[in-house]
Amino acid sequence: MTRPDAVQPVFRALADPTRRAILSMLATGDRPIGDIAAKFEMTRPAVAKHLAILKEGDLITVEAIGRERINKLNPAALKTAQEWLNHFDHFWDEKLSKLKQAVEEKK
Amino acid sequence: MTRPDAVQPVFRALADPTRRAILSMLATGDRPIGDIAAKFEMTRPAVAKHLAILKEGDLITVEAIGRERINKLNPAALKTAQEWLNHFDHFWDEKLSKLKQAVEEKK
DNA sequence: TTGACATAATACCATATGGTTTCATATAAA
DNA sequence: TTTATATGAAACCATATGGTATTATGTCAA
Repeated sequence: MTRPDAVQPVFRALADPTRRAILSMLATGDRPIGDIAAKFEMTRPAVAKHLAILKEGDLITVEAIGRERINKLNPAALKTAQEWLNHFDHFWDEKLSKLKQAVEEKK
Repeated sequence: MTRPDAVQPVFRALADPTRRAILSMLATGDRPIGDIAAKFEMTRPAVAKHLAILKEGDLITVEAIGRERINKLNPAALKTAQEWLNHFDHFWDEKLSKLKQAVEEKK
């Protein structure tokens, strides 16, 4: 089960296009911040801030190896967002079946 | 197919807890802004701004009936976010199968 | 047609956000 | 033990964001 207060940092992290791009990048392989920053038109500290926000949402984890810090995607945290969105599918299905029911009764 | 540039206004809209609560509220039924504002500890203009951002993400639609403007959930727009998240499931599945394959070959 | 009601629009404010530059620290290599 | 490399940390800045109060507009009802 996903705690409701865990949703906020996840959606907050997903709201920025740079952060979503970082997640996509990490989906293809673990990378240190230097590699990531090289792909974007912004300075390393800017990328570091984005990584910090991704960490707060538990969307990535960091492993220190020597002087490098490898950033890894944590796909489990994405489930938090997926589950929240799935609730609407249920609501929607219910609405449709009620609508269907109403139509049936009119017949 | 979801245009890539359609993702941003959706995730932006989902990033705020008030807006997510409004979506949940609208999932249970269409409502005018007055009804919505009454449920939150903030002024109507504040709620109006949130509704405007939800509209920008196409997450809600508005239908004017007399002097009321009924806000309705548009669940189709949520698919935009769901699909983006689903990409990671695919990446993840691939990674697992490659890992499995590597293990098999070592045996 | 006047009054009440539901909402939109505008102007304004404090803080959060996304970015920068500069400086500090820890590890690897010469 | 220097020197170079990979990163973190701090101070700062412009703009976006989430909120307010106030004013304007359109529609229903007496």
